[in-house]
Amino acid sequence: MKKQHITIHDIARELNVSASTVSRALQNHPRISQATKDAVNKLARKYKYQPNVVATSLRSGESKTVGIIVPRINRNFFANVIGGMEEALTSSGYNLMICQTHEKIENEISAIQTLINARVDAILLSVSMETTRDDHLKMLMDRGVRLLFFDRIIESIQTGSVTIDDKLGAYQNVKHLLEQGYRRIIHVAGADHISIYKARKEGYLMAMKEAGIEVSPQWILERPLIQEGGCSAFDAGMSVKPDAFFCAGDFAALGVMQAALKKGLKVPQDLGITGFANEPFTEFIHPSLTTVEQHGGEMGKKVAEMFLLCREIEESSTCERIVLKPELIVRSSSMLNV
Amino acid sequence: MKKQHITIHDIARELNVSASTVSRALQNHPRISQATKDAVNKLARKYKYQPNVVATSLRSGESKTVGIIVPRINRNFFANVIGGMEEALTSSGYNLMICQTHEKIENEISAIQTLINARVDAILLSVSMETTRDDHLKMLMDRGVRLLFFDRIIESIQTGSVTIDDKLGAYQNVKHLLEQGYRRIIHVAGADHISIYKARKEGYLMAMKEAGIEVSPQWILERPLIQEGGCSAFDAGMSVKPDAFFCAGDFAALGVMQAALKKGLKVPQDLGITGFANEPFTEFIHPSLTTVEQHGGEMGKKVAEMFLLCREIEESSTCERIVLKPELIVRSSSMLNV
DNA sequence: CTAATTAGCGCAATCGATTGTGCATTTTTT
DNA sequence: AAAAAATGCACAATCGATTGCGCTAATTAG
Repeated sequence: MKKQHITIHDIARELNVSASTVSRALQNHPRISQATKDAVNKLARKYKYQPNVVATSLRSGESKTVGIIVPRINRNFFANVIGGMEEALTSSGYNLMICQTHEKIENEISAIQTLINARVDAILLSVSMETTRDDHLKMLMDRGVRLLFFDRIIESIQTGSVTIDDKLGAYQNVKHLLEQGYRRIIHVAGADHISIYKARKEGYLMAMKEAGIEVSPQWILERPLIQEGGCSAFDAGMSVKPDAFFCAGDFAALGVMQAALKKGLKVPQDLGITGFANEPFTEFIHPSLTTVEQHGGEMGKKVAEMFLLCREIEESSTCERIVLKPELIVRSSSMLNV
Repeated sequence: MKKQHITIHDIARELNVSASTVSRALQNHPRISQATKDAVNKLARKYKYQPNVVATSLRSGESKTVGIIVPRINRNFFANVIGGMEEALTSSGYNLMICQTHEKIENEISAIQTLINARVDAILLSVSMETTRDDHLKMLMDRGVRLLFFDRIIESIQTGSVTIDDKLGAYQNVKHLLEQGYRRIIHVAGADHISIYKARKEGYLMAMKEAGIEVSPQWILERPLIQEGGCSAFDAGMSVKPDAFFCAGDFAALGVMQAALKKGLKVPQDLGITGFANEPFTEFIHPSLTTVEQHGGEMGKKVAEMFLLCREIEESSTCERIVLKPELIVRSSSMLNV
């Protein structure tokens, strides 16, 4: 009992014209008489004609779909990014096809394959933690699929990207700690091969150097940026008698905080703690967590707009590398002076 | 300099056979000689041939794509649902096309239109807050597009769905409060025309009735389920001297808690508070919030599997209504007796 | 040794929209 | 009035994969 989708052929048959005439009439082609146009449009409205985008895609080679690959969509930041992309893309008639890698390069590769098969017009990618190789990305570029990075980039691939200035964010964060009087600041870092974590470490080092504080290697603890990682970093770090922790991720900061409170330490009096990402919970925990807002929505919008622009120019070399400014959000966990 | 996608015609040309032979060889058709099959497969591997799914979709009428419409993807619950769907669908060769409504029926309608145009094989929908009409959904069914609901359903549409037993969740939640000794329990409710909020209210009423407590209409406060709604409900509710708040959403519970703490009330001693949804922050706030876990991932997986099943049977009437059991998560905000 | 199978493959249509080309009319120009 | 231009539309190819039908050659049966 399915009502079939109606096609230009259905309209053509009913009006005793050819399908090409219908097609041109709908496009307001000058070589079609007004009378025919009117008749076609009337019928199209009557039957609620909607062009079959699959057919259009096949012919044009453009799918009007953009593939998006993120580590996981249930991370607040990425969900915001996707929201921003959607805003920019749907208003230009594009659909989004979203894939998650769960931080596994294997999933990243298969997602890319899937999106290539779906003939997406571009892939917007934030690489997984495991992504150290780049051959699958090179293959993508060779195939002529437009690739743009956001948040996490692979340096060896020459293409447009939108990131935030992680180094600046970390620098501001640590500088704030220093201004509050903290000196012995431990950095709970993420995996060093991920560009963003590397940049955050550099920002930390820059702020410390500027303050004339020597950073012993023991002050930098690379951990998975989750609660357990934070706990572990706290346990390992307390031996050097730190007075603050700057964590490259909010969940790790949460872990540090929970471990510290359990030990009876007062935050921020005995220990200052800051994070990175402005996860929603950071505002609600006690004490609330100082962190860095990354403006995910704006980032998503910017990459999407970059694609819409690059699309015209066809010169992928024109795609630039946009770097957004992060925003330090100061809260209780690091506020000594009121 | 784009390397073009290679097609069966490219392979056919190189082997001096027809495209149909290549197609059949790849499908292991019995009427093709083993020698030809081997040659075709070898070349296909060599060139990493991948069938153009757009062309396949056009011919088969199936897009191998499932449309998903959620209020917003940056809500933890929905992100989990989508995660579950992805798991089930990608392993069966389906892609997901995700749209957000931002709780606006206008966006819901345009999302449906978009997905119809993309010729998705099914639409998995959680309706927006504003969705009280159902004509756009009826239109969808008339068009023969498979529609399945998850979490939020529209009763008037006869189709499969996966929801959780919101009434039971609310009942367990309130019963727990009663067991802790709370009596004058206020319910911060969501919009009554949304099935889930209605069910939660019913669960509340059931538990209260069972305990022999009469619920005055003033005890039920319909509010937007966000922090401000919670604040407002607290202000309005305190006049009836409640000893607990059961909120239909975690953010509203957070609002109540913040307002209560600001007034100097002790939670849970002076006021018990419970929420619904098990948002990530509920575990980390102080005191941690008693709430109800909805198992979003499982829900997503179940709807997806329901689609995969319905797909075979073609009888949409066989699609059932699955109701999952919620899980009460008891935390500090309601724990009087330790 | 002829007739009936069957193996192996090509042709052409199909899915729906688009577009270059061409062919009639009609209109305009000289 | 004859030539040129413009109008209005149809035909057929195209995008890539699939499939019913049919054709040829090889094989088997009778």
